Amino acid sequence: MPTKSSPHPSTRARPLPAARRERASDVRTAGAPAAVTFRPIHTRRAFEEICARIREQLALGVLKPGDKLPAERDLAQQLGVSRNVLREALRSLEMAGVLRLQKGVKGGAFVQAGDTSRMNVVMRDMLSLGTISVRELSEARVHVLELGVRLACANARQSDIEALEANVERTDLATREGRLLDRVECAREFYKLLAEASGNKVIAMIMDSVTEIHMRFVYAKVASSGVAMAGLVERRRKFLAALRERDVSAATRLMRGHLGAVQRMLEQDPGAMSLQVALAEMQPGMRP
Amino acid sequence: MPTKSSPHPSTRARPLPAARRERASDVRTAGAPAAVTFRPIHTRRAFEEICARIREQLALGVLKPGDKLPAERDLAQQLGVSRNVLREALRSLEMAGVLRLQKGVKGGAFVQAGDTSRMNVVMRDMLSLGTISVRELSEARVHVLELGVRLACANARQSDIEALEANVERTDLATREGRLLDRVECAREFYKLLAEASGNKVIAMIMDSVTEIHMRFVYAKVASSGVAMAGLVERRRKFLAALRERDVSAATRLMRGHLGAVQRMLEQDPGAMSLQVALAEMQPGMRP
DNA sequence: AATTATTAAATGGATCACCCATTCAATGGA
DNA sequence: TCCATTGAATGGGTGATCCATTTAATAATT
Repeated sequence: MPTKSSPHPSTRARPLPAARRERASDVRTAGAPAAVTFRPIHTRRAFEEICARIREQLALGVLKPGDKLPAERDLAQQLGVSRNVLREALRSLEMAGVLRLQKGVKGGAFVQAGDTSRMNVVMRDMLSLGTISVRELSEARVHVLELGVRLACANARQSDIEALEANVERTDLATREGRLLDRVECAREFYKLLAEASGNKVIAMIMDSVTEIHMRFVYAKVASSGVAMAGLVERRRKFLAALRERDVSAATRLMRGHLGAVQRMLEQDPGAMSLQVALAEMQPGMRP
Repeated sequence: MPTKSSPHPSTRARPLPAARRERASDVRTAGAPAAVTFRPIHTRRAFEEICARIREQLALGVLKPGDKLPAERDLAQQLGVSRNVLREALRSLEMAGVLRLQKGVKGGAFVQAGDTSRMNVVMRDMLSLGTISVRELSEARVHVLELGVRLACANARQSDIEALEANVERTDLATREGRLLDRVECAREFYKLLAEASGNKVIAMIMDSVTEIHMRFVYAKVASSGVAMAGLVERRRKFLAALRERDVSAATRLMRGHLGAVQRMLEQDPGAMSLQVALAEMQPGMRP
């Protein structure tokens, strides 16, 4: 007998793994060697199961943004798992932007309103891991923004256009005062507002995800070289005029021209910046 | 004195939290009340710090797909954190598709090649949380696929087209043999192949993410009603002919028409299916 | 009575010390 | 040569314990 009070009887309650293989108990006949198809699945672990269950409750609408999950100690007991493994699941969901964990009495795990910036994280990871290339991302950006411009011409509300105009004014001010980095921040906001003007949050999310990293590069380029696009504000004004007139072809043409010019600026003297460094600095929520 | 051997001296080594507030130690002057700007940051927790550091190593190229991280016990010691909290971080990164954890000797945490399907998960979460609507997703899908078709016409290689033709043959066979659900699977594969034919992995990833959930609906619809699109194979053949001829306008027109027809099929008798159920069943890797 | 400290409880954050199951290389015998 | 056994490394998981933060209830003070 061990010295401790044998805290791990193998027969302890563990309801979770019992429900693992709902999908695996399929048509497989008695003696047949499972034909050609092998299930590529790895044994499902407790924390995956927990994540899946919570996501299921979200999908079913049982859990909605603002709702609070039971306290860790209670929920762990309900699920028949240790608090540690429950936390692994909760943390994963927090990283995924689904939950927010808050300390203190009246704290707990709260369901969050969907954070559209999670897609940016995915895009960043794909770039870090070399699954996609900068070239592909830039090319995709041109196409996605062109689509965004078309939709904005069709759907932009008056308030969207006014927000864009206000942004261009800020850009103008930053330009005249020589605040180059603020100007980059304005540009970032410009694309964000343009995405909203598309009138479709899915498209907006996609536009943001292909723009965020790009703006990082621009920021790094401007910060290191001190140079910046000439005539930016004028081009923005022209573009906004086309948008206001719902002139798709003019707006598209102007946007395409601008993106090309930015691209050329980025590509000259490429040694001055590094994908690696720009990506590595992008970890937290970037600058506010 | 507590009964145990006081295992938690407050002075224990904990190097991580010491480096927390790199950003907070900013220009704040002595007596001034921090002006207007409040840092919106919540105190960074150990597991976030660990995730950020590993992602940083990925971004810098120090860690590449296939690389193995130190064993949990070693890495925890290196970072000065407990094994549990390290695991919270590793699990989060595994959920994000960045790592794969493997048991056994010679096991460990391996950096994965980027998993483009992570974007699908984000899209699903956004839908579950009500951040985006089915209507927005459907609309976005039409636009994104139109873009995909344009790119496929421009970039599809011979092998892409052949893969699509083989897919249509399988679809034809499934249709003639009355295997409706297999036919849906073929359709899923069709869009996957079309995405690849676009020649841009970013665009392909986006196309997949807006298509996956949609195909779930189609699957549920077909499974519950037993009806399916008439003339699907013929339309696919026409589309492929246009793609082969690089006829953008014809291909676009055919795709748009098809998407509209599918949409009408889905919308008739809407009571037969439920967003909630379709989403909830989508948890694992879907059917192989 | 109003205000301000104080206290106590609930909760997430983190640690430690285990134990189990799996995997695979090394070992050794048939 | 081949196959079974063994054992160490590793991730998977548990439970007990303590810390830090937050909030509400309570007590003390003005």
